[in-house]
Amino acid sequence: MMIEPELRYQTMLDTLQKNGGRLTSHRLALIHLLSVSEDHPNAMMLYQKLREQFPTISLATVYKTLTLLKKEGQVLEIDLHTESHYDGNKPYPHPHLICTNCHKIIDGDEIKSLKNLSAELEETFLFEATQYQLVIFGLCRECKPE
Amino acid sequence: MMIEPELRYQTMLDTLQKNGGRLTSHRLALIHLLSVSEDHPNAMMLYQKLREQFPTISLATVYKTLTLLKKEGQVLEIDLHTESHYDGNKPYPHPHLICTNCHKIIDGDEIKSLKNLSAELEETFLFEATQYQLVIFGLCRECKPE
DNA sequence: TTTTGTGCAAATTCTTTGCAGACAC
DNA sequence: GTGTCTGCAAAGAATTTGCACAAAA
Repeated sequence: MMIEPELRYQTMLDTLQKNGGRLTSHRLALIHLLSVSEDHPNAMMLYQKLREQFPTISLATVYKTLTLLKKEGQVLEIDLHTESHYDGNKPYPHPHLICTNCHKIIDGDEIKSLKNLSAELEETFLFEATQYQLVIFGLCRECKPE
Repeated sequence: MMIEPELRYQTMLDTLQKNGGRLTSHRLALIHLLSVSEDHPNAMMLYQKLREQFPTISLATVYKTLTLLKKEGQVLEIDLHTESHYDGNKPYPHPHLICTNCHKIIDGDEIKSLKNLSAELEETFLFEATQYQLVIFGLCRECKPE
């Protein structure tokens, strides 16, 4: 479930502008694409999609813009084994469920089991958690037998 | 806390041999190093350490052996942003706490908050979890102010 | 006009691969 | 002896960087 793509689009744009960034057509398109993407695309997927509308856009520009948006806290980078995927809808840390069969990436916020995690880390390990990355592999409801 | 390095050493060796792998001096040394390493080394760290004793060892051999041990379930690969670290002591999935100040990697098994995770995923998302990767960033007890 | 963004190609970094010679069994 | 392992160098893949040109403000 994606929360208000238009609001995300505006917020990303506003943040970029507020920080003195320029609103080029390529950036507008990438930000828009991020705001409506539910499938956690990687840089190549974004690049290929954008190229349909902007045949001259370069992969480097996609990366540079993603780096900028990450720094502004407007995009979450999901580190997978050899590549990164990006979430522009929920730019805050949250779990992801990855189906090992169909390779879908499902948002797993709302997980109650994690609610107490940072308090427990503080208590048990005296560890002050600021960020986390949780990727869970398995079979999604469509790929699960029966 | 590391659990019985000698046992791990023997188990890794036995598994390798059982699967028809050859016990070369380089492999013995790497497996031994993994069994006594508490600091979750990466391939380069292992390579540099091994080179003190075996100046001719190559990084490729380190990678090839790690790949083999991973396939045999004797080493856990920890995916970090641009590189992998390895755990030969606890080759099963478990959380890691990474200090953003001193870059220490702390084992975080024993976390109670996760005990119910896979049952909850099954219930809430109909997702059948088989594996996970959890990395938590923050400040360790030594680096935390006061 | 001035500063920032862009495309291109080259560079980086981690990891894998191909192959001829070396070694375990 | 035979099949596997090794080192080397080259290849791969994702990402970053340098630079001259282009475009936003």
